[in-house]
Amino acid sequence: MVNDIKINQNASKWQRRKEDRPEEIILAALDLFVEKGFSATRMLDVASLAGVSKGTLYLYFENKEAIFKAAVEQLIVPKIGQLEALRQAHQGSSAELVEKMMLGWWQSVWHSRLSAIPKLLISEAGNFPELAAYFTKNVIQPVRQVFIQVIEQGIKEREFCQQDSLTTVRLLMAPIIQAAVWKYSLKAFDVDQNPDEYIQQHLKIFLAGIQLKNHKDKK
Amino acid sequence: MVNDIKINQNASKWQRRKEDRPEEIILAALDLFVEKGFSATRMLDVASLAGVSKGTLYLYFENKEAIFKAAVEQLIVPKIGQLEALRQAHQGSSAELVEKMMLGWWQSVWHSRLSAIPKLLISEAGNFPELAAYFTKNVIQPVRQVFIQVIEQGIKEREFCQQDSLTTVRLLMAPIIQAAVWKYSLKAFDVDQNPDEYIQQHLKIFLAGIQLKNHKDKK
DNA sequence: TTAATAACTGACCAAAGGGTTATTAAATAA
DNA sequence: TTATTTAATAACCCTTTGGTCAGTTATTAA
Repeated sequence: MVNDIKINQNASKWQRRKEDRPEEIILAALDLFVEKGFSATRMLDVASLAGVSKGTLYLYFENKEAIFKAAVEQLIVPKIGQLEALRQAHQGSSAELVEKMMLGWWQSVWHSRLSAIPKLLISEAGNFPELAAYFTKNVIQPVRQVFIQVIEQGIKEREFCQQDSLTTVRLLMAPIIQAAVWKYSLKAFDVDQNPDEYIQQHLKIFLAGIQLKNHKDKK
Repeated sequence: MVNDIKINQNASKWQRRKEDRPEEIILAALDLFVEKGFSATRMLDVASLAGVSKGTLYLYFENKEAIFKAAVEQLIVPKIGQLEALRQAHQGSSAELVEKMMLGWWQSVWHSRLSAIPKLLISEAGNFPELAAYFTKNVIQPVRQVFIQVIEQGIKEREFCQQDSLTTVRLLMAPIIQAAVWKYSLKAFDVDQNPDEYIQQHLKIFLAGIQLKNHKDKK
């Protein structure tokens, strides 16, 4: 409690960088959340990785949950607009649009930190219902909505066969979400898999499966 | 610390049921693991739900992890043989067999506790690599192997188009695993979905998508 | 009936970690 | 140069909880 001698020659400490701290904290936290899960991530570790002390975290965020929420808001939500833009700009068949959107999304997400979010959310939803509700409302449902419009457009133009569009979109997304979840959970214990080949084959099967021309000759 | 008077008229306490305790503890623990995840489940809660004191848990299991392992081993592994039996007994098209196997598996798993295992495993794989390795080797891969044989049979008989069978099986399973994961994570926050309709539509799209006759007229 | 055994309990301990706050030092104003 | 403000620190507090163990009671043996 009592320090007779104050030693403080460390120049990198006590740096005041109010502007950059939030971003740095968010990125550090996200890395740890991804690696260890939300509960298992210690605030002390977040602080170390962000290069600050624990107290500093609470200077910028109310608590642990707030950091996660900020991460989602800042890194994910902006991505959603891109999908909708792609949809509106598209000329051509709905199948082509589905393919373009899925591949674009895949590429921008798969190799980034974002691909860890599904596993994270799934693991922690039970303990942090507010977080899960927020994510569902602000990410999952908007993304789904964009794809629903594409599918319904395809149905209207008799390119895809008649079907429940929400279910169809869920089935379209399932393998991709599954792959992302796998990457951060059981992948290390499983046989290897080329993700590009996987998504390609999914699109091939799926699009062939929903196209009207492959169904009209059936009962 | 000092109790002058000992009151103990409670007949249901102090019951000695050495035989039944492990099973009861496992089931109680599994319910809680599913609901809260492994880390967030308190041993005290497990004890309460199992109707014993906390100390009793440590009488039958070395620690928390041992309970988890016992639960997975005891409830899942026995199920695998059924699929292979179904395959060997089958007469008819491969598509019919795929449908029969998927629906059978679905029905026996969806409404039972077993449907919670995927979410549990995914959430805890990072913290319990041994368990994840055990499960991958003894459950996932054997199940996949059965389906791979069905797909390859279909390809050989020119019912399904030529494709990588492992990838195909992964795509076949992804929506079902996804649904099970969803059920125990984000379902509460999401719009409702009839699971039977979901699996039906998946099989319809998927089977139409892999059948040779829907591809031979393409480039 | 009494003694020995073992199933069971619950108070206790120690470690961990989320969050707080008194203090320090950099930036800025006067 | 000096005073004021505020970013940043680190020691601290306090709750939670996995795990232990001395003691209690049902069961079985003698």
